[in-house]
Amino acid sequence: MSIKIAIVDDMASNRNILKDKLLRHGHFEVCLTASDGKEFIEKMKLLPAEQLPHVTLMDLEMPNMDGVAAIAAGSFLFPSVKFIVLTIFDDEEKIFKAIKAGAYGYLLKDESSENITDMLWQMYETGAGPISPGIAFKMLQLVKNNEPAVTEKKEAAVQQNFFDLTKREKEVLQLLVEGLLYKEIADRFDISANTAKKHVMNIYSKLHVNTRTQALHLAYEKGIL
Amino acid sequence: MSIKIAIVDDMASNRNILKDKLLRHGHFEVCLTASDGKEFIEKMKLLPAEQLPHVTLMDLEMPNMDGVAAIAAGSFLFPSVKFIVLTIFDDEEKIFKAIKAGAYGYLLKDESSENITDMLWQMYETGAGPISPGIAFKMLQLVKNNEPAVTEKKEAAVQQNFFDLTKREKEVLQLLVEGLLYKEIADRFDISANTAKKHVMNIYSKLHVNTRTQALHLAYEKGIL
DNA sequence: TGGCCTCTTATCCTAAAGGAGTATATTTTT
DNA sequence: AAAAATATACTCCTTTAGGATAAGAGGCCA
Repeated sequence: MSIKIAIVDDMASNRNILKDKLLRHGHFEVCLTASDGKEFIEKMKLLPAEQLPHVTLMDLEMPNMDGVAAIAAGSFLFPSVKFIVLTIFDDEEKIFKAIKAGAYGYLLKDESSENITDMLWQMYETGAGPISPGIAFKMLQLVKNNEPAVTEKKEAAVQQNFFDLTKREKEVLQLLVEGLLYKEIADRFDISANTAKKHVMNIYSKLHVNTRTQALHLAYEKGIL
Repeated sequence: MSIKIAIVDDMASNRNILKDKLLRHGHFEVCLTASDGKEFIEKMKLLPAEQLPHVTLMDLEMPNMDGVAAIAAGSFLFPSVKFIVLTIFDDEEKIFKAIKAGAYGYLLKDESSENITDMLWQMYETGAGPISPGIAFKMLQLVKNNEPAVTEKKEAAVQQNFFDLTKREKEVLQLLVEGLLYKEIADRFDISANTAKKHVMNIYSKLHVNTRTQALHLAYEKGIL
């Protein structure tokens, strides 16, 4: 049995090249092509259930209805269809939106055609959506950085007063937070340990604390750092 | 110039096979091996900066100190080192924890050795962390499902494990963060200051730090608190 | 020029933290 | 019941941190 594929791309040449490659592989069958999201949805609605594609390769930037919208609508209307993004864009914004819309995989167009057909075939064998390596790494970073509400606090305070710390004091505070001793701070700035200590004492008095840990706690809580 | 690699795995045979493969490639040099996280951190601390590995391949399930904790501590103590998970586990829980701990890539052991060395080499060329296809797809699902409900629950779980702190140690760490003295911590729990201090020393040894500020910094950075 | 701020250095002293042990009771696990 | 982990408490010792205070060098500004 062959895998039915739909191709959605506004460039006719892209559609044709891709179609050729898929057909040459032998296990794929291209059952639908469209030049934008709107056309894709309309054509899909006319297909009887048994002729629906198993997989849809979706470009992102297209006229009328872009890929993200088409995936959102398509994955709702045709839950059995797996949507794979196939695009030149690799910015986190688009990746995130596409995944949220319901994308099952995300491939970059600079993959070789062989890679693309291979990865699609592997999806059939393993069930895991195909993802280009560079995209995978950006997804890792998305997972890592999805700390909600932290960012706002930081940006808010960063632009503000910093408790009237001088430039030097801010630099010293930064190192203080990293756990350095007076001596080590002094070495970093090429000043004496006494001076480093004096700066720290001045910081304490401005923050109204009297130990490193309190200063650190305050700095983190108020988002100074 | 060759890429310096560290290998951390509790099975000697795994270490040796991997080492062989890496050396055969020609561009890699294995500068450190360890059988668990604790041994790894201790050996790393003895290395001069210019002999630190560029990349560390880290198994996850190990005695003494597991891979996630080792990555958390290691990425804190040695920010220049990229930590790549190399394991047989592919459950979302472990993937998520490892990424949060600071993993730069995530490879499965059922990749062929050629694939592993190839992907490491590609990391050197592109800068993107290597990720096995199956893992990439699970990361996609993590991104897709990161509605607060799922994410926060998992982050909560992360907070509890990480460094194998006991209940008491976590309580003490909490007060440590708030800037309390040994004496004050002792009063809160109605124990002696000596005991409070003992707990703190045990915490340091588990986090592999040796001052309050370092402990605090690590705690904040790795989301223990 | 004189006042103000920042950065710098210093000393003396006390309080607290950190390192390395030892030891014992209490849980928890096996 | 035995073994292991945890919580408790202590000592001796060294290093660091924190408080108070003084003061010179340089920039900036009215």
